[in-house]
Amino acid sequence: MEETYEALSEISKAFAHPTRLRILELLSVDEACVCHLTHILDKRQAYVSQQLGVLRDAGLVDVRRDGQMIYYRLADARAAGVLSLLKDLALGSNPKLRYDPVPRVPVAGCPCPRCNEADTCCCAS
Amino acid sequence: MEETYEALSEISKAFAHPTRLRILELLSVDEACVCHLTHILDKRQAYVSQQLGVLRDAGLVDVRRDGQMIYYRLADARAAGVLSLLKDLALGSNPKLRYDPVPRVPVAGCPCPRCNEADTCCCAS
DNA sequence: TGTGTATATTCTTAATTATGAATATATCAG
DNA sequence: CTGATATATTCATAATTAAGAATATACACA
Repeated sequence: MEETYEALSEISKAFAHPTRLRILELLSVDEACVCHLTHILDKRQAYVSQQLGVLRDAGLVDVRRDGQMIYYRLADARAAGVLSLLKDLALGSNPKLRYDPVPRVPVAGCPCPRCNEADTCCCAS
Repeated sequence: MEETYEALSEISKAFAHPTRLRILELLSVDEACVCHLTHILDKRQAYVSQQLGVLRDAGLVDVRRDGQMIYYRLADARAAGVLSLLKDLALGSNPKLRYDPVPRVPVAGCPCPRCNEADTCCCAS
């Protein structure tokens, strides 16, 4: 009866980090490769991989490889729900905060196909 | 744009602890005094107070005094929603987990009125 | 096979969090 | 005021987490 709350806290801990929250928010819009996340977050690649590892270990994200790129996506759409409710809670305590929607845009300098091929780019249609 | 996610992670961190999750779950049923929580959780009083302090600092719970007793309750019902979604996520990764509903029952040995006065006790009506 | 690119891991140290012990504060009863 | 009870805080230390640096792995392409 106590260990089940250990499991719950393991998942909660994965949320409890600013960079990981941003990653989850980006992934709730669309799957993304590490290079894409790295460019958007403006962090070192190794650091982003570490945070992705934490999310992976917690079971919050799934991974798929496509050639050289590795794409991450939410393992469960309810993770986006948690994120959304957390934002509501935060806004409740401090209405000055802003959580604007994050569009899926091509990132200059990102080598992934989605940022470079017009037909697969999100801004193509 | 980064500091807002700091605020979000502060709230998330408050969730990221087994005892605090149990407290939040108990409070999502009904407000409770520290002695009630202490008895149910079977922890030392100082420890429960510490965890309540973390929840208080995060703005997740509100406090009211009534005589010697201090009653805690959720500051925002959406905290219960976060908890509920977290449980769904946990069950998604491990269906063997059990999160049974927690009834509000009088606790033997708990000195609070709700555990001792028939008219205010939850099992009276 | 060798080179370049994308991603992951390991190691180390700093920072934070967890938690027990002791103690302080606040209220009530007398 | 005094003692008893409910709750909070402070302090010290153990445990965990954060994050940079260096390096390893895996695939693509020539």
